[in-house]
Amino acid sequence: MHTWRVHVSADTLLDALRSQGLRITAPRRAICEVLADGHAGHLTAAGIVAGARKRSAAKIDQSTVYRTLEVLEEAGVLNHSHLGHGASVYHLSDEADHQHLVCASCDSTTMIRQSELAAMLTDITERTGFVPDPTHFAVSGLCADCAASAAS
Amino acid sequence: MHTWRVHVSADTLLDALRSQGLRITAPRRAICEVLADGHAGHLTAAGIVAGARKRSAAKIDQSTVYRTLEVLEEAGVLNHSHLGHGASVYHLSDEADHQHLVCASCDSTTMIRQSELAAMLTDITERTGFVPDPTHFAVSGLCADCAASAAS
DNA sequence: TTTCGTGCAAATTGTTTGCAATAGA
DNA sequence: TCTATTGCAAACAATTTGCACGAAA
Repeated sequence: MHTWRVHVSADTLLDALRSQGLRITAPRRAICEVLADGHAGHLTAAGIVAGARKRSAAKIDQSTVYRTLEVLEEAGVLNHSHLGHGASVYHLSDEADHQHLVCASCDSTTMIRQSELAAMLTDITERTGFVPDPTHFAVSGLCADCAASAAS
Repeated sequence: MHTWRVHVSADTLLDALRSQGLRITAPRRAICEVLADGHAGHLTAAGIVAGARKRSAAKIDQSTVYRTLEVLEEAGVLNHSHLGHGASVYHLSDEADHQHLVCASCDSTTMIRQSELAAMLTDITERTGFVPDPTHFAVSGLCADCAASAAS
């Protein structure tokens, strides 16, 4: 039996805000729709601003987007990762169980399931007591292709 | 028999520049001295600017520091890591064989030898072909103390 | 009707760049 | 000499903040 990832809807995200006693507004609705959109993948703040503006007649400022992303993170339904020197990327907590592998050479991003890193995580904790959250930062390195060309 | 880490001197760094056909200047000398200083640890660009200015009569601009750090990285004697939202930290390649574990709660930094992560690195490469450079990014999480208080 | 949330503009932080003047090799 | 390197100032990118107005609950 397969387990299907339940697609988080905008309403689920809005409910998370409601349950914190926060208000539902047009900008927040648009932002949650962008995040819930399956095609979203890894969105930057700028991309979310653009998407939200496209989806709503209301004027939506980037500061509003950043503030909304912040409350969504506090509500526990959103995370962001640092992939490199540039902007952070945001993804639903639901989709956050992977580590980003960013190629230092070609900038491509590979993903690896967090569960596949379980051994490493346990290892770090055993040695140091530190409990890692590996999704928050990318791992830099060379992707398979670039590693191959570097070897030649 | 123990192996002692040979302390890299400013001259070693300057030699790396010389060997690239680059010129030795007062600012570069001061910057290399700051980097070679054992107390340096993990320096930010701002810290290096401050240290270099203290050590040299010459006016040293931050742009010069950034440019010098860049050539030192190109020369292979320096690396930088992203520890979080803030500034990057720089360390000699010599001292770069560790991964930073940054606590999301108290911001403390734990270090782990790269060699102790060998299993994880091999694992990632076997699964994906991706060859990680784990020193470039921090791992976020909770340090032992914060993990303990979070559990209670 | 009262806070909460917003748009706007400006400030911040970290880093990079254009350029004319300067100083290594 | 002759070009690499510099200081300066300004540009830049990502994000944050102060504030008075407007709108959810």
